[in-house]
Amino acid sequence: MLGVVGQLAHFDVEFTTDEIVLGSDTDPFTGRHRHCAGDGASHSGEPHDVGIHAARSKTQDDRHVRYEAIVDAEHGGAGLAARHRSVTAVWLVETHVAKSTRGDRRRVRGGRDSVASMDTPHDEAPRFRFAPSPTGFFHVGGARTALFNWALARRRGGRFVLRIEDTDAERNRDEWIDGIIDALAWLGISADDPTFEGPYMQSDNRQAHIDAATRLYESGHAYYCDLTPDQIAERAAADGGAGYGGWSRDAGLGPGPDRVLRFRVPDGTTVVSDGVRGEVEFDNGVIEDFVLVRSDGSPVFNLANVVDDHLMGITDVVRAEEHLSNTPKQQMLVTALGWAVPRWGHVPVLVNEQRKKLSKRRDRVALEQYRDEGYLADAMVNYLMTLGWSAGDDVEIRPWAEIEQLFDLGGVNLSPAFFDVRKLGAFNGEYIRALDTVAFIDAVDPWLPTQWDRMRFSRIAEHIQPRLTTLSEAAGVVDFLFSDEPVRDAPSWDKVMSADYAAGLLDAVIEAYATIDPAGFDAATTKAELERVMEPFSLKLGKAQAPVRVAVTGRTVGPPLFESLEVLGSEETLRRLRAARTDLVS
RNA sequence: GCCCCCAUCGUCUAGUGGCCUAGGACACCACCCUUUCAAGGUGGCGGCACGGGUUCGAAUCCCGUUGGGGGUGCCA
Repeated sequence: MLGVVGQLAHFDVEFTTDEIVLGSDTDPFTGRHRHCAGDGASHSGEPHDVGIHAARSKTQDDRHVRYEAIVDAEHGGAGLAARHRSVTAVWLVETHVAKSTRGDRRRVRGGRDSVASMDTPHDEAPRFRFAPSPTGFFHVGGARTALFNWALARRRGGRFVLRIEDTDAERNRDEWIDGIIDALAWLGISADDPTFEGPYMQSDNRQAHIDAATRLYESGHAYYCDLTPDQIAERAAADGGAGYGGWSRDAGLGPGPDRVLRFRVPDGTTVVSDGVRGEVEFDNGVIEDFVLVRSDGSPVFNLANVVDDHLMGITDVVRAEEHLSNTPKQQMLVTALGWAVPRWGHVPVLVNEQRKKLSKRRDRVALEQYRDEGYLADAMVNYLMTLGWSAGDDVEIRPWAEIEQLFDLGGVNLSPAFFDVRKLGAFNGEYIRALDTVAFIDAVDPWLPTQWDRMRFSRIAEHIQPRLTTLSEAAGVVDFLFSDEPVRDAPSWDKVMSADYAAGLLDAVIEAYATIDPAGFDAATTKAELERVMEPFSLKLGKAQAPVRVAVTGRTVGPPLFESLEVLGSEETLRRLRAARTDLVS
């Protein structure tokens, strides 16, 4: 049996020592001189004409030699197998993708372009989907999942289908739809892009869900059950605390009031083939006969999900890991319904500092909140993509166009990732600094008080740009340029103005600045004048500027002082200096 | 309880049996630059959870333990 996974495949070849000579120089695949069995060091080399890029011996004993090879898709696994047969009589070729171990997954990673593509029946353009349930805000974890799907859909020339899972409808539909569409658009997932499709509403498919349920009942895959949750709990307790336990399985009940429809879970095992985690095996015996239709006639998530995906022609389901345990149920439903099983891909969840799944109750998870605080969409997107995924190199900050080309499920990590706002902030600062000044001014604008003079702000903009982590901090940094009076920070004042030189220096500065022609009151001049008058004080510029800074801005920290003075102007600067000098006396 | 997944610096990650004395980024510390604070530059601190195997050789493969996460609904 041979399975080729994508363009590149790794697989083991086992053969007996009867067929090759141990220690020989002959490559068993090509007949050329190549590796010695057991010669693990010589695993690099030129591609071979049958498409073997590399082969290396893995283990050996006196009966078997195991080879691992990377094969070119052009020549195909089948061709290779044929070649084997022509060379020797008995070959045992097998893929590694047998169990859900990390190692197995790793071996399929070479197949970056089309994970498991030759094993699946979907030849047409892949259709991905993003299926959020409307909660009133957009979860950052959902954002990442959406981005993953978007990247995949774009690169593989497929579609990104948006479906809103609104089964428990309470709020206003249009409101959710707009919120979700807006959030996606902010991330760069535009409903106007040809890759985008939807939104569809799960609730619109209700009849199809019911029809599927009926089909399942009629075909014997589902049965009615009249037990209430309380009764189940009672029986389970009496029985030793199992679960539902299939009580009504063979009761032969028909439809009726207060009856739920349950899926008859078949015996055996269900193997979920996952593009991120390899193959995951579930023993059906541990899966209860789950409910498909509630006693009020409404379809349940697992059913609705499967039906919707089928209706929408979804070929690839990429979602958070919390759904992995549901997947065998969904796969059984798909199979019972006679539909094609999609390719699954379960990406790890995002967690908080306590390593718990990000929750809206405890954690700051609303994408909108980050947007409102002045995180740039590009920074957020870039950061989100580094959580649980890397391109395999040392680069973290890279444009979306590149990410889109590089992203693949095989590169996704298996463990939960901590959503670290500090690192997000570092990314954001990076992106803010990368903006040209005009773009920066444009970007901060929404965070500036409307009455502020934009011209005035633009004169100081380049100086605050490298100092920001978020755009919302901008106003607080330069507020002294727009207010009548600086807001005096008491600790700053006390610390700086208590210096014995403060009063004398202020006097000297006031005198010097008063003689500067207001038209020539620029950064260079004010700096030069301060440097001149501070000489008798034997101070460094850093010390000498402190009283001036506090007098004019109210604080010890802020944008470069002389540039600030220039923007503030001669008159206002002098007024503030004099006011401070006066207050210093009392 | 049962099922599933996972395990490299504090955090996000690189790592696909020898290129590993384990690399990068964030954070932290120091120094340089400097007009405060940033930014920038240089350097530093810091990790393969543990125990067994397999192998000439293990962060890497196997088993176990421990730890973490997710699921186990007439939620999605």
